[in-house]
Amino acid sequence: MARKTGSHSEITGPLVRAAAQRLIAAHGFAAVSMRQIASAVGVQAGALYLYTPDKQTLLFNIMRDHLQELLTTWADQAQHEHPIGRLETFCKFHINYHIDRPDEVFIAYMEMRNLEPDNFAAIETLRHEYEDQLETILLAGQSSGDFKLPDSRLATMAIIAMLTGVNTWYQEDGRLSRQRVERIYWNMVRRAVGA
Amino acid sequence: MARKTGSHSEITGPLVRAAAQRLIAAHGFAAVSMRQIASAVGVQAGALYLYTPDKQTLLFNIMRDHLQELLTTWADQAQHEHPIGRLETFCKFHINYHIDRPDEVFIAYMEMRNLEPDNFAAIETLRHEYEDQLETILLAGQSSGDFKLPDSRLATMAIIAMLTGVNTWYQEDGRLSRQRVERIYWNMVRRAVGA
DNA sequence: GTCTATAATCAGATAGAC
DNA sequence: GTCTATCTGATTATAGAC
Repeated sequence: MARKTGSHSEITGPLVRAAAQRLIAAHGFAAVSMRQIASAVGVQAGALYLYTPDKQTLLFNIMRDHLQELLTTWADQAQHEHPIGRLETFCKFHINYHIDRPDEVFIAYMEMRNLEPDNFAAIETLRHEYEDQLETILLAGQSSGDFKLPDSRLATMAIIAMLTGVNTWYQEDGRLSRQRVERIYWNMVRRAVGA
Repeated sequence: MARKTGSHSEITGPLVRAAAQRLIAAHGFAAVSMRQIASAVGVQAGALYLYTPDKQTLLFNIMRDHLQELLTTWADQAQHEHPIGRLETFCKFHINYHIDRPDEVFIAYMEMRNLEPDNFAAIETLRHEYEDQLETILLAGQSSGDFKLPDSRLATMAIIAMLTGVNTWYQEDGRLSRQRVERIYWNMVRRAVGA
């Protein structure tokens, strides 16, 4: 193999991230070696260290960036005034956002245990912030009388688990269209919260 | 350390399984070494190979036994005649069974990707059998007019995801009692299926 | 049944050539 | 910016002593 020359940092950097995301989602962080990532990018293992100080930071950045983008994207969409409308928007947003980013979502859920303590705490805080977005909606609906829920925190966890589960079975060209999936999930959530 | 003598196969075998379960649930299959498992049991790494032909089989047996016991335990409880009663029994069974076996459940969901192809297929079949147990209930309730669901397969996946999610937050001495958790989840499921 | 020792391989990360 | 070469240490699994 001929040696590569010239500057590619603006190309290779994103490629490293993309390859790491794909491989870690498929095989797990601990099961993927730096050599595998390098091979997928088309460079040698040593070259990866130009783009990340170490393997742990690579994982942490993938998870942090995913959750931060999730939060900012939701912040842009959370405009509805009424609890029912806001809950519907949240359901459809959550489903679409997760369907579109299966690898990031999978990693953010599955690789918590491979984070070092400080990184773990930071990611847990971001995830908690997102859960609070839904709980705030449920509490507002409770106050307004739109929802009937004995425990808003349990309902928050139940709804997020239900919606995120879409990634375990949904396929883009499958039996159900994206719009149909959105609508069915929303109907189940709507009924579950007593709206 | 003095060398151990005498026969302990009936003691050590289950200890190996138990240690492997605990460690794999905590750190992930790929991240746990045979030496760590051996150390947790109190033997040397080489001795583990008296109880498993290799690391892969150890994982497979943990997952297979968990799912087989899940299926047989449910088969013993599935007595209710009416769809609503059967669904209630299923919800409470699923929640309790999962709360009681967090490690096995976690491994069965998270370590699919570390199974070799044949083992993966076998575990997937068992998981599918369990999902079919719930779908059968939903289809019966649909036919009898007790449930109103646009898609029974989606509802099956949604309900299982929602109920299994209890393991991500439930704590035995937490704010909510087990009976209360069972009842709240059942109420959300009952409303979600339109009963 | 368990140990020690070892084979063969692979890991993450770094140094220095180009 | 990337490569090659290398360091250091860990990995699964086996062989043979006891």
